[in-house]
Amino acid sequence: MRLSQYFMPILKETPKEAEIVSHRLMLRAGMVRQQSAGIYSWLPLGLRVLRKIEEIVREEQNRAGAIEVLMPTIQPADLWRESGRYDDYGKEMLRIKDRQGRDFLFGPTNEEMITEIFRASIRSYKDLPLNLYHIQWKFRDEVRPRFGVMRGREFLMKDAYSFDVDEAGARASYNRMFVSYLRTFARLGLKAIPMRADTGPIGGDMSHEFHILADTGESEVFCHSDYPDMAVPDADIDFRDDSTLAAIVNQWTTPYAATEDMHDENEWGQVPEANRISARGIEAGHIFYFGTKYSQAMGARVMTPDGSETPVHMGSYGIGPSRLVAAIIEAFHDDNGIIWPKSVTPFDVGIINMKPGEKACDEACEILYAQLQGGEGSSGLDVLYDDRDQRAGAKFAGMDLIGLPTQVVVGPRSIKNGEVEIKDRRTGERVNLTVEAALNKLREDH
RNA sequence: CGGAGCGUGGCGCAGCCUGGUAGCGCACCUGCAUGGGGUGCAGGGGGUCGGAGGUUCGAGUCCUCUCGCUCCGACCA
Repeated sequence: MRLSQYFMPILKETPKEAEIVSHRLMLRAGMVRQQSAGIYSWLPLGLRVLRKIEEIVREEQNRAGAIEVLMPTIQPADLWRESGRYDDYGKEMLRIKDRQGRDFLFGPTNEEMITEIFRASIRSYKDLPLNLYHIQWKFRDEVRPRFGVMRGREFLMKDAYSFDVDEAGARASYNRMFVSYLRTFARLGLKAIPMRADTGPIGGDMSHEFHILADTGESEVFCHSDYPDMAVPDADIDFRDDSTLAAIVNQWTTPYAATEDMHDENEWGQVPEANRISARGIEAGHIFYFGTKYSQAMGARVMTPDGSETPVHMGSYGIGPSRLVAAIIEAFHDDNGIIWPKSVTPFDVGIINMKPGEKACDEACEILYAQLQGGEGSSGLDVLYDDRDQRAGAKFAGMDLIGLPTQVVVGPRSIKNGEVEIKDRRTGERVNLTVEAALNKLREDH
């Protein structure tokens, strides 16, 4: 993408409503624009990051055996009357009437609808386990939206729903999602810690919130210092191997980790003082088992091997990609701006042409730009080429602000020797290389 | 929903107390110069001062109502 032809409205000054760093940087980098309290438009740069996160989430859900569907944002109220939640959900649910005066709502979550889909088609334990997910916009009319997309009213959520014939099966499904989440967050460059969470009326030990430690987190969390360095399963993990998954989950749930709600001073006291981490956390994911709560109320039953009929056991598993954009920025930034992990960067490489119009600079840039992107059908890099006729300082500042991990600087001074400069956004290190050597290095690095 | 605060050009703000021609910085446009970390000079365009009503000869400024937004608390991916 040539910056001169792109839409990336970066701001020099910080809009005053933005309080936390991720919100400030997202506005300044032109990633989003607020349209109303807690409601945002995603501008090109922000959308690219959102899509990358979404794709990683999708790949890891698929790897774990979940199957993608897409349910609507608008749901009929009658479904929610069946489960009893139409009245229970309260003002957080945005209620809408259509032209016939029928009641609808903008979905805050999809348990009812997925249960309806399930009961319409599945009759036998032989079709289980089943895990269906979608990535769709949700609306919760929060009392107090804040912190930009971190707590918006409209937000993108991946929500998966598992169906099993009994609790043992549900536990296996739960473990698959647990491990899938470990992998997902690791791929996003984040260290997420699974914390015991409230299971509500079901009880038991099957609910975890995945928290990212950050000063701006909204929750107070307590965990063992072993967590941040624990090894995450590789991509070749076998998601059909229930016992291996159970062992991993066991390993990841043994050290102490709890949010404020579930915090137990007695157990906490048994953690050696040097190993206690008491910090703020951003809730990036939440998984739980809720048994037959909806299947019972909505008549989602299957036949068991012994010929009896039983309500299906369900769990749900949420990750918020839009919130994760902000969470990643909270975790990766410096005074100059964002520093994207390579897996989610909106562009892999930024090329800065120090002096557009000067032949040697233009030529070197065009070669780099074309070669790095590769030809049609090639899996080349995403490249942002700053070809604008603008003072160099502004270009550097802008490129740092938007946080591309690798920048290539092409200027008259070094191109005289046939060289360009490659800069690492994270370390600030710069090396001079010939155009050819630079191409090779960049291809290798990505 | 309780408490606090803010709405003046795209962004950041001053002006309001004490009513009298709507201002500054950034951004934007034109020209010249400049070119290795938010460039200099000169010229220029853009604002129903959130909205409605009122007081007044006259309202950005005073009064009433209203809408929007932000922050702090209780709730949530």
